[in-house]
Amino acid sequence: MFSRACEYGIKATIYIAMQSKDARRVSLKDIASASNAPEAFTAKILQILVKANVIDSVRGAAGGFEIDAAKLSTLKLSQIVSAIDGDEIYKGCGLGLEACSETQPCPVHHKFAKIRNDLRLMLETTTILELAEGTSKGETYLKRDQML
Amino acid sequence: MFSRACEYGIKATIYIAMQSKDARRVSLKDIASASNAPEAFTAKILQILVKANVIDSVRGAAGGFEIDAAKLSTLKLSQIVSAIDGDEIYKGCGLGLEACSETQPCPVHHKFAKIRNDLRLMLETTTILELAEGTSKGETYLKRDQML
DNA sequence: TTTAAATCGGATAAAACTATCCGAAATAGA
DNA sequence: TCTATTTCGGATAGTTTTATCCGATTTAAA
Repeated sequence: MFSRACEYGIKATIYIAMQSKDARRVSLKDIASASNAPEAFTAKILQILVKANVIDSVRGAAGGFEIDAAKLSTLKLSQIVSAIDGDEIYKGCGLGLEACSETQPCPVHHKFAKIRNDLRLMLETTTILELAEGTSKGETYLKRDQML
Repeated sequence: MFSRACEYGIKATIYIAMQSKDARRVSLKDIASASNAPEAFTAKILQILVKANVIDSVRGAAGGFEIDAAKLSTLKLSQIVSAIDGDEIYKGCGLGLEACSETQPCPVHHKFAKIRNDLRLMLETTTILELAEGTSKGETYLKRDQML
């Protein structure tokens, strides 16, 4: 459904949120380890998210990544997805037609309409904070061996 | 949502179905042209669908592709998708976790459950025949300039 | 039997995505 | 000021996906 880059980006942002709500700044190394993702690739994705103003970064010793409180309280899953994968998944035609629309629909247009809209709604209403809290509580997991 | 190969595969199958319900066999060239897809790439995808027994092929002069009546009456969208893209889209974790499950869910597991299930249900109940009939009636379009 | 039309199959190229490496720049703290 | 730590940015591989090319095979019809 999402690119691997987007999956890493979502996991990374959730982990940063988990720490940021307790005012802890985290390093790339911690993020990659906590989300079981390759470090160098994760670094690239974090840069995208910093530029998209989804997360914040501090350079230098004792630097790292964080999400400021104001942002954290409103940050939605959709912001990460569209920063990394774009909004093709919401808005694009199921068969990739350029001109697909209500008045000139592709064969699967109406079949997909509800699903795409549900997906869009879910992404736009789900907050990173609620996902982070679920993981903090031990209800959900960012990687397999978190249980061990 | 789907790979480009899968999009081409769906469009191609719908076009073949449109002709097969009137007992017309169609060539690769016609299929690629009607679905506005690259011919050589479409050929590869048609081979996958033939091997998966989704469509039928006849070699030699006056050959081409078709879907036999029995198959056409039961063929579902899901059969094309799983033949080309596999079933990752139904079964895979939204964050790509190997071990994601009801008892050990990833942070977005429950958020995705309904959407994924709706998608699966839609793909498994939508028939190629109904999509082909919509296009035959001029209600839906396989490519942009079909209107002209 | 020859020819033309068509699918089939393997090889290859091009593009996108995933991943790694390394030096530059910034910064806190000794 | 020096050093260690960290993000930033560009270059570069590796892998998968997308796409093309071309010869082999099959078959209907002349």
